[in-house]
Amino acid sequence: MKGIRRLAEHLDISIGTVSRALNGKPDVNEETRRRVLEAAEKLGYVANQSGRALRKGATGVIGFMMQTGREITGQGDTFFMSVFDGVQAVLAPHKLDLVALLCSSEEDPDDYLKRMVARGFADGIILSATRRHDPRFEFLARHQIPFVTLGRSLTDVGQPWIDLDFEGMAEQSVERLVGAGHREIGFVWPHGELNLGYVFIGRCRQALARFGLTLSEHNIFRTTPSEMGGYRVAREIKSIERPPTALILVNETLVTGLYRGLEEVGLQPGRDIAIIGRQSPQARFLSPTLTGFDLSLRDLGVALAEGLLSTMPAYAELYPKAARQKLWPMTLIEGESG
Amino acid sequence: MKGIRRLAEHLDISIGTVSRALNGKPDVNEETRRRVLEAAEKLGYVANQSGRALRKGATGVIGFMMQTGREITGQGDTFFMSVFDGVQAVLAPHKLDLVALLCSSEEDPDDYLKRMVARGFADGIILSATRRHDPRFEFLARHQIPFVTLGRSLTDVGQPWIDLDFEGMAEQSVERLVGAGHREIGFVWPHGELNLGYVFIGRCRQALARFGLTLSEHNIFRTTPSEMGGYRVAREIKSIERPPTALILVNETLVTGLYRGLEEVGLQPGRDIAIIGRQSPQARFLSPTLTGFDLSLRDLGVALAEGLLSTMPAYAELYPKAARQKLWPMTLIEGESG
DNA sequence: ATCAGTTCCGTAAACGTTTACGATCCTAGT
DNA sequence: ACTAGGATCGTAAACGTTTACGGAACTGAT
Repeated sequence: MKGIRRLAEHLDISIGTVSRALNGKPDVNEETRRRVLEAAEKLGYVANQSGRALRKGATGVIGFMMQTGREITGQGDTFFMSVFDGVQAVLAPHKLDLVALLCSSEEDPDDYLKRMVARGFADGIILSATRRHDPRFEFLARHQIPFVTLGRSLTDVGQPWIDLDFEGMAEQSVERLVGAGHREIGFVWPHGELNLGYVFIGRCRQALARFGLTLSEHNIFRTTPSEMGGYRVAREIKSIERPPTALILVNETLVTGLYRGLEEVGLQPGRDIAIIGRQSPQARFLSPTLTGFDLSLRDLGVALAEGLLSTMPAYAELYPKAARQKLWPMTLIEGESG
Repeated sequence: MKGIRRLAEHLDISIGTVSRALNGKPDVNEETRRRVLEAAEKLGYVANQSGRALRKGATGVIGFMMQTGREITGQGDTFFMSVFDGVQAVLAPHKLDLVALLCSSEEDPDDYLKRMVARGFADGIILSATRRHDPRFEFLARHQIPFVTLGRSLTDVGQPWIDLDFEGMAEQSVERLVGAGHREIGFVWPHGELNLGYVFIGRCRQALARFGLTLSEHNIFRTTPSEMGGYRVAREIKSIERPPTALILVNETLVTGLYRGLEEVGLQPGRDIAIIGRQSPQARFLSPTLTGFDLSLRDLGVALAEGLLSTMPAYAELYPKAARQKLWPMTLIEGESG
């Protein structure tokens, strides 16, 4: 005898009452409820996931989809860990659990998501690493799966999203560097298909134009979003004839490799070349200190979770629909590098 | 009409046959099977997770438990991302999916695991961040949940485990440093309760003893497993009267902060103080280059998955039981720091 | 023509839970 | 004493699958 049946037998009441007691339904004697709760605690009973989900049509699980391997999203060491913490802070009171849906680097992310959705694995999905054209958006919308994205896409379907304010970062960076006299500014573009690269470069172009400058192709450095990617950029800079005098990094992981590469070719950040990047736990201890944009990852996680819940019928009234699509502000922390 | 019923109706055959066709059972006409598979593909049918799990008593999910927030394990995202990739390579052929069970920093990890197990969330569990005394081991063993651990514990219950060879690292580091003339060696201990700290320090003590040296308490630097933790160690070293001439870091995340801290107090790794640590994507670009231990994370993931499958009745015969408890070798990569 | 054997398929039970429904008991108002 | 209504609980159906079982149709051998 297992599960709720065991508990019911032990208490000599029906399984229906046990279930009602555990789920906080009104029509159960408070004394009985107390006994049930107590017995459940003592016997370590927890409702079986499958049975409950099958009957209720909801799993109580929120999935955060991410891709394993490396050099895909290019997020730093602890980026997601901090975001998760914020997400969970919001989900916990609703008894929702967060799990990371790990898409293998050998499986197509679109297929993977379809599989997970069709299986009915999660009640809601958080998507990251959004691509410029991302079929996952339409798929989830079509199947009416509540979801929120960390990042935008051209295939926006009106779902809530939060994206780092790369536009603001672009404007502010360009303004700062041009103001400091730089005319040849390099932009590191570490993502082939991710949407953020397009957004960032696009706005940089606009910002430069306002100063009568154009962003020439040879100042765009395409590489991989990893330490090695940054390293390669440094080597490349040394090899070209008219190297930029400043560099903007939209990605946070590149900077350690870049610093090392620059050192090897005899360029010192802040003195020989200006660097503006993104703050991170690692970047904090670079020398010379990095000038870069910082943000609160945990709060971002909180906002993501709230956005998701606002699209879930069961929780929607608790979370106002306002500001469901939001650029997440980043603040420039001045260092010695630019 | 949903699910398998829809598919059956569409094909005008019974749901039983559909299920058998999809699950590769022998007693179904090959032509029928072809039609079923085709229709399933066309209609995008995937078996519902809950229904299937409820009936089969198995979910097809492997859970990798980890704790969110930071400064707990001190492992970065990329550490696990690489391990995951190896795990998935083994699981995929068996149609097992890997998900990360994310334990919030606000929930007790032991309670969390109990909850997930009682829910029947996963068929097998991979544990990391094992503590010196880790109740999760006994709990899983008692409930006969197949599991494998990345890391050991005093509460070993005979389950397969893989742990980094901290003993080898200790021996080799001490030998190298003592051979280079160091007598006052500092050991950074960034984990309060994690087992690896005890293992490492214990073996260091032994290794020192063989040279007639003792590990005095003031040469053990306790801190948090984060960049900031490393930074604090550097400051502390400057402030004490007889600072060590060499430092061994068992953890990989500390080193960037330590480097920066040392620079601020005027100590150069490799010249003023010897450093031996762990290699990582970030460490690779430190300057002076780090002398540290490297390992293949992906292969480690492969071994973990194989260890897990060897304890699962359904797969056990495919994976030999031999070498189920294994110290994972690390190789010293010489740099300039020590 | 009969029968054994094989191939294929439909039926229905089972997995563990939630919940609509109805039954029982009690209280209080008449 | 009778009844209305509330409080509390038991019963059974339902969720979507898988699978044991049995039956039908067919094959080939006698």
